[in-house]
Amino acid sequence: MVDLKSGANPLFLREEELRRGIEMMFYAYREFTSEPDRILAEIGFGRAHHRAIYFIGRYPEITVSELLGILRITKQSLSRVLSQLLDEGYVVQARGRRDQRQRLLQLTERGRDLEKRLSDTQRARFAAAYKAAGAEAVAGFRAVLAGIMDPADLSRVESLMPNGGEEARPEEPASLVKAGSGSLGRAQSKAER
Amino acid sequence: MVDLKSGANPLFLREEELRRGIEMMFYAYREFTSEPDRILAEIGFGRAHHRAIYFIGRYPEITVSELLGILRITKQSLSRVLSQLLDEGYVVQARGRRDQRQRLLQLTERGRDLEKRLSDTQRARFAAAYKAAGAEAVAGFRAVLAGIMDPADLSRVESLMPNGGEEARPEEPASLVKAGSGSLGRAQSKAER
DNA sequence: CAAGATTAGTCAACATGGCTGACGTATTGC
DNA sequence: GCAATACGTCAGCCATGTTGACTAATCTTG
Repeated sequence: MVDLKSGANPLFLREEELRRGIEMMFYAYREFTSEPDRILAEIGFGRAHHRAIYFIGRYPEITVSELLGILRITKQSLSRVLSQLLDEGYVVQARGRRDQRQRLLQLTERGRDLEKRLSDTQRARFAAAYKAAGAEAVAGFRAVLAGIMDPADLSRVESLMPNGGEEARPEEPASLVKAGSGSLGRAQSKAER
Repeated sequence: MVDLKSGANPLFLREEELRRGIEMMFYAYREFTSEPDRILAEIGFGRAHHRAIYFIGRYPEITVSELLGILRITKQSLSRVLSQLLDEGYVVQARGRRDQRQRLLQLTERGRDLEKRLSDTQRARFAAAYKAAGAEAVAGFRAVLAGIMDPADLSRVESLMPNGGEEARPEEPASLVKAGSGSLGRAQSKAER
């Protein structure tokens, strides 16, 4: 094995560098979901439940549409996990005050506990990696991820930062789901098979 | 929305920082798989096919066991995609020379074309992100990912680098699949639902 | 105020890609 | 010669994505 059609020309090195990043992304993502997956499996949930719980905890009173916009899945897919979360008392919903059609989602105490349990494992992993790599590396890490992400997602992440993130953008206060990319309801992802 | 139980205490900031990294990881991963997924869908393949093609291209003459060790899935799961790739002429296998039980996998011309088509989209995305973020950021990006990954995966990635990666480790030349973590055949992942 | 748009939910059916368990067949190595 | 290994296969389950069709409540607007 280890057959590099080598020759130390710069083009090869560049390609190799890119491949390395891509592979590391694959490996790191797998690892970073592994612990939550194990916990979820114990209680009969899956990764999709984690995502819903996570973002409901992140944005209390989020509406179903907003959540769909973040997750980019169809409402039928979300419905499956959401109704389980409701049934089993991890999430509650209340009618919107301004708009009564909306269902504002929130974690219950139980939901918050599970969210914490799941996220703590990921935070611990990140905390260790951040610490080992150093503050400057963390800034670089985020800068590269920012370049990979969909800009709509990026601005959502940044809008929650107390200070607006490194490229400070004092624009819209926070709309969670940009009307621009993807609109509502119907998702286009095809992802996460 | 945007309800941060704020107060600018350092603990809150730290947690916020970690959450931000986690979310960015989620968003970036989704984005970085989106283009290959679209291409794959056109020809009736899925993400699993991409992964197999990618690593077969990466490690020509890789054995089935080694591939299983990298992907960490069961042979039954791999078999599904691998036999399609064989049937449709993207991959060929040859008996091992030393060990005739092994099937050494390789991409055909056709497989190489598809691999390139898929990976080019990801490389372009990374190249743009790297360029925008700068060389130092790239080093930080990799340092953090290295801290998140399973060390066994990390050493595999590094063993392919012409110079061995930044933390230069002149150990084993390249075993692809460390006998340590996970052994062979049976996978334990539960991941990627 | 009536019509149309939006928000949420539901039923049904399908695909992908994980998984377990149980076997079969070469081939290797002790 | 026999056990272990490498590979493959059949069968069935589960989670989570998808489409498409349709209902009900509520808002918005002409």
